[in-house]
Amino acid sequence: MFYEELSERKKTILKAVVEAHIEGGEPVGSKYVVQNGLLTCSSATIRNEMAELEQMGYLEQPHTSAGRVPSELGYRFYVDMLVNQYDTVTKEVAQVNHLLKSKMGEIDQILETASRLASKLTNYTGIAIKPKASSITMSRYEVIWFDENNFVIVMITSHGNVKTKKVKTAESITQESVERLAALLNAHLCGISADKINLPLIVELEKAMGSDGFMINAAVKCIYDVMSEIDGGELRYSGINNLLNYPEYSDTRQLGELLGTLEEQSQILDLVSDADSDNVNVLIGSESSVKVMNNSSLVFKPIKKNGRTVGVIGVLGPLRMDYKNVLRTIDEIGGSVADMIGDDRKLDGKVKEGDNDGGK
Amino acid sequence: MFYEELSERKKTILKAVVEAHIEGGEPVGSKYVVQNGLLTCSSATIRNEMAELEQMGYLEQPHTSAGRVPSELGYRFYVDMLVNQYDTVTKEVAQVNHLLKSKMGEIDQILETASRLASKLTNYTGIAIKPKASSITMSRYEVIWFDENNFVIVMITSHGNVKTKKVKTAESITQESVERLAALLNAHLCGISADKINLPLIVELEKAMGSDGFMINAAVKCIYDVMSEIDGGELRYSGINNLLNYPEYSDTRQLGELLGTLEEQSQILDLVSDADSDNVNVLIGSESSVKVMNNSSLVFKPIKKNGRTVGVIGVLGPLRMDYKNVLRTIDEIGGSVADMIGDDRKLDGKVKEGDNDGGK
DNA sequence: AGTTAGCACTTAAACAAAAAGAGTGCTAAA
DNA sequence: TTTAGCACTCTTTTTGTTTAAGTGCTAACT
Repeated sequence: MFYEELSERKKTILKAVVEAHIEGGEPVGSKYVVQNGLLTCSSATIRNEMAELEQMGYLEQPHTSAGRVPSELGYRFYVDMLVNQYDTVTKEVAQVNHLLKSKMGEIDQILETASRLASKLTNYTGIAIKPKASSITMSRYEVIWFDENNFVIVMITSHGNVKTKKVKTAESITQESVERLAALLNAHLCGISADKINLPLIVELEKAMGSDGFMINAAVKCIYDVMSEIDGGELRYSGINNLLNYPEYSDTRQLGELLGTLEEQSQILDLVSDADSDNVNVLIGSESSVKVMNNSSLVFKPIKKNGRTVGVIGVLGPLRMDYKNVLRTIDEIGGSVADMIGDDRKLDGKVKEGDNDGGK
Repeated sequence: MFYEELSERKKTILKAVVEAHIEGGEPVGSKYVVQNGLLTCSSATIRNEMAELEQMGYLEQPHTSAGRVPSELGYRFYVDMLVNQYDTVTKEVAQVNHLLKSKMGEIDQILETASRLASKLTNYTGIAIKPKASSITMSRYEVIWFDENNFVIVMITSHGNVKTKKVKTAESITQESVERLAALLNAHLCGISADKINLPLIVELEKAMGSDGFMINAAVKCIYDVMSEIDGGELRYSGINNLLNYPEYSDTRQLGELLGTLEEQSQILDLVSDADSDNVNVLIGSESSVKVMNNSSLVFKPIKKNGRTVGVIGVLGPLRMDYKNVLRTIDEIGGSVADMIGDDRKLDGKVKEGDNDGGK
């Protein structure tokens, strides 16, 4: 999208209005803009320009005789302008890295910490998302004898993650039966997706296990569970209380709906699943298909690991969020997180940030 | 605590006031009480009694010429009266069990589902807590060769939970070295708590591993991490948006503080760690040490498994929450959850609800 | 002595009218 | 093309008034 249509002065005015509104939250009038410096003309001129900007759809007027407020298009112009030039002032980066490093752990944990951090640095609501994995398979199984009535299945996924599950059996089991089970699972259940696990297959496996066939049912069910569970996708958020500081959320109805949507998860999950470039994405208000977001914007960045999107971190806030700051912050945090989980090649003899993916 | 001081009529009035206030949310006047049936005297009499109840501290007046509102003591009386007699009308139990069973999985997941359920059934905010485990040890280790630069440690805790962690090494490893590592860990690191793992011990282990000593450092660090991580304690909540329906939270400041406390976690965690009977606990307003709770009540029940508290589920809501309903609901859900995770003896050949404890 | 009816009093909430303020659109002059 | 000025519009704030609810108290009643 190009904005050639806008004269240089209009751009300046629009930018001034957006920033003033972000700052103060209230409609901004012609007088304020001219006082702000930058422009060397009178308020009347500004008024004329603003009237035109309104007609073009960049500004809105809550009512006659109120100042102007940026429309969604206005915000869009603003952030598009920003992304080309936003300055990577790396002053809080130290803090970012410190906080993240001190909390290294499973990927879930990193994402959650990142979300917290995003919230803290921006004063909006931070979100962290583990996207739905389209289709996952197991690349290897290990089975551990736990006690006479329990065994543990260790599954290594095609993405190299490790999942475990304890399985309880009705009849007692032996070390030997456990080994046979492992061999069987490795022989028949590697590399196939959840929907390929059907009854005939199970029956066949049961037969192969002979008198220990009872182990199969439980084991397969549990493998199936894990496969679908990983598929799930998950959304964490933190710092909702931050939103309460912004008057646009003082209407409890709107806030309630937003919170509801957040808890539903699915909608937001779909939202970020759609748009994934490698960069920071900005969804402004009704640009997203989620109704409830009409009053809010979402800034997020996918986290890639070996080219695969393993997570999304971002920030949710009012339409008039401080995009300049937020864009920078999310980009930085995203970078740090990617650094932490992405470098599969950098070996240092230290514990690697767990790929354990631990259940939920 | 005994309430002999209260005449039968005072009790009736108090109960009527509490229930009317819970129902409507507004101060209740003498007239309303008498209209409500139950009492066969005039409003003037009620007024006298209410004045006395106020002096005794059971009721409060927002201002002269408003009706009365229960004080915290008033609520306390009410719930204490309730617990002796609340009727276990088991009508939604079916739903409870159904929902819980359909979502069986790790204990974390069960707790989260339970929290959601609690929220849905009560229309308040549901909470689920995994308490801090005081001191944990490992009872057995298994080590799995992953690839040349990675191995997986499977740890079985003293509580019978399973944790795994993938460890990356600088130098390449063999199947044989992995087996030696397992033997070593089992020989030296079973049954000892995190603080017993010190440098001399590590050095000794390194020596024992010979040329594969580099594996020790990473492995031990990771074991240590898991031990302390489990210790963490965790709080999940759901249905905060429910709170917005209650006028007491329309003051965004109060709501914000409450949300902040919820996200802090530590305070609530301490709170429920303190009081643990086997039954439903009720913390009314400032009875709890958390300042922010002045306006809210917390109803919760510990979940025990083999005598050990493995979780807490509960509900957070306004002072005037519908205790009758909530008490019953939490008791039921608590019971169902306990059934699901508690019966280590009931064998049925099905997958047991995972004890995996999956990391965060 | 306990209960009731009646009434004066208090206070918050609801309503209405008026005043203030902010900002625009438009016209006419520079 | 810009600017100054002014009338107009609409919201917000203020102020005053009314209404309604509910109490406390006194005096009569059982």
